[in-house]
Amino acid sequence: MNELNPQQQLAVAHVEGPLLVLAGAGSGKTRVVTQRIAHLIDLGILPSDILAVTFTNKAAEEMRARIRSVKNVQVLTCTFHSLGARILRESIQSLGYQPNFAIYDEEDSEKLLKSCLDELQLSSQKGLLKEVRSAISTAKNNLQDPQSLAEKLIREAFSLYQGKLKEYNAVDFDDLLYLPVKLLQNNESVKELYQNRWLFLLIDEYQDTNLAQYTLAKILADKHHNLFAVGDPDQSIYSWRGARYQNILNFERDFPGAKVITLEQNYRSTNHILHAANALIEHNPNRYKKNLWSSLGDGDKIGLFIAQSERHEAEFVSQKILQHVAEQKFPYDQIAIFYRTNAQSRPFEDALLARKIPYIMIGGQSFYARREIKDLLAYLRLLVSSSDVIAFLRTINLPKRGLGPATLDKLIESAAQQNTPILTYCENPDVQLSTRQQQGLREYVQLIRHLRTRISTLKLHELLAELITGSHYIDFLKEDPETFQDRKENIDELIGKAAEWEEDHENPTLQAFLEELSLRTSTDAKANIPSVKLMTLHNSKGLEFPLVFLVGLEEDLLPHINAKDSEEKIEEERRLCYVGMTRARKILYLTLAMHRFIWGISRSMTRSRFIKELPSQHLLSLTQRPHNVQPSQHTQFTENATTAPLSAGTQVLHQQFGSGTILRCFESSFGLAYEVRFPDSETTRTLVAKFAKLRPIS
DNA sequence: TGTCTTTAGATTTTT
DNA sequence: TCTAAAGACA
Repeated sequence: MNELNPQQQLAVAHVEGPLLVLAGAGSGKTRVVTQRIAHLIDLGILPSDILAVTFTNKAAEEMRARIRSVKNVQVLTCTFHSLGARILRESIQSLGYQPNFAIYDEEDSEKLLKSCLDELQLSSQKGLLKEVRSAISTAKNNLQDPQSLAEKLIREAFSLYQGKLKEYNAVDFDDLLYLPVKLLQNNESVKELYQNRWLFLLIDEYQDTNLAQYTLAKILADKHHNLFAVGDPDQSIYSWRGARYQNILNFERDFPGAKVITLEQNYRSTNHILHAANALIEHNPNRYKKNLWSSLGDGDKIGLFIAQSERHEAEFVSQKILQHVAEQKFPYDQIAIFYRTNAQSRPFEDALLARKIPYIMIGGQSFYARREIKDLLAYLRLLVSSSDVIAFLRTINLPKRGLGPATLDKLIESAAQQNTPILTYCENPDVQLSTRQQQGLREYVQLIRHLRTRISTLKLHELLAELITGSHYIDFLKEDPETFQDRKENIDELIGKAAEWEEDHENPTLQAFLEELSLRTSTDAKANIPSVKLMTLHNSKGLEFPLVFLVGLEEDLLPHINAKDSEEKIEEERRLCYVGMTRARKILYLTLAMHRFIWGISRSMTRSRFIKELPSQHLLSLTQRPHNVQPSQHTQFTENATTAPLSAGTQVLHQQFGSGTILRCFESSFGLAYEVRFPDSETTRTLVAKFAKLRPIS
């Protein structure tokens, strides 16, 4: 207690009633939360009476570990989505689903929705799928039923989609919030059950709750009113997922008698960093004012570097990393690189790899999103549930069993008509099938039936191995020799992970394994060696690093081009930048590139407006004078540019690529550009006229 | 039904 | 630039 400031002490000592902690960046939120739970336990409250809800799995794991290290007790800490899954596993039957329901990820639910649009004969309209998908997601996050929607097309697609989910005994991500709320709203006894199960509720990142999450929290806390919410409106960055930072501003209205505590002392960053970040966020007009201060001294100014290209930017960052490691003995794992979009990671990976700097990407393409992994998991899903049509479709032709789209349509339709789970139906189908098809289907069903008998006797990884042998999946992978080795390694890794998971869990059921995987992003932060962390700004929330590189500070990237149509979205981009800056403890670099390849074409970029919003006294320019700059491709070639226009069909000679034919001329952001086919190397390249020095062959 | 070729869309962010 | 779906054709 003595090590806490007065506001923190107040928050830690709070026991009953609603409390909102407005916790500015770096204000010691995590400590307050863990100390407060420790305090509750000291008062004799049972750990099982406490529920802590966080925004990410990672945050949940961290909180669980912290509580265990302080008090050596198990407190339930989970994300909203896993809380939803937990409630549904126990109580979904009153909504007419079976408890062994599957959880569909984005890919699965998109496939299902597509089949719905096909059925409504709407799939020809391009772009519609995405539009309907996002409309359904928004509706669920706002707790709207299909019938309540205004637009007929969306209403029908939503109805059909939701009906099929139920028929297939599956829920999508949004259902993990939407269905529990419906359940609690419509069923008094279920509501009581959960209201009495958790007497003390803690919600982290409250500014990022959407209506469904907010409602879930409100209902759960409605009996005992012991809701401890923590958040910071300046760090609300998920409005595109339906988050309403207004929830945090309305807390006192929504929870009568609520207390509010503001934490303004920052224990993380030195003052150049903190003041610059404060100045940035001040540019958001509609903001609940607060003033973060720090007693950690001025520290270093923020380094600003303007690179010629994204490669140059990555070179700079990796060089600086080596320099700091050598001079100040920063371990690699105290260093992070943040970017706006996942696509920006590539050049950094290349540069780090080239200098043998160990790194880990957080987020991005998940291990579990790989095709071969999802294939095997789909097989496993069928062991748990016979109704999972999407998993059936995914696996039925792995390897090929001669069942094409037409036949599968018939099977699925027949099964639906007879109200029979697809797998059960396939044991005895009454659809015309060729001998080959009959045999293929029989083998498939028998494989699954056989594996089911082994679930209770085999270990998880043994079951997986038997599945792989039994289905001849390896033979299927061999059909593509180019990717075979990679995919084989991934499968071995999956088997390893399954074995490991089994060791770590007391009751390692197949269903629990699948559920955890479908709710987990890729953040397997088990790094054996200290590594530099690469992640999106969204993923950086809640973390801190002594040395931070915030890269790609360019207009159209940060703020992102898609945010430019409204001031509110720009404000959210600004908060995103603020979140990134406030992760830095000691040293912060901001970088940008003058030119960047986007969709294969080089574009000129301009510096982000957010840089201009930072007071110059906190910045130190690190950009080399032009004469020191290694000539980039662009400057080098501009010197002796030849720009005489050439027309399509002209034979041309290129210094490096040899002779070729111009296929097409068009305007790029550098002016006239050509698409040229080079027969020697069998490649087609896009070349900018003024850089590429093409000579016509006469 | 299976295979090869063409084309469109993706790159905003995540559970 | 890359991938997956659609389309063409055997």
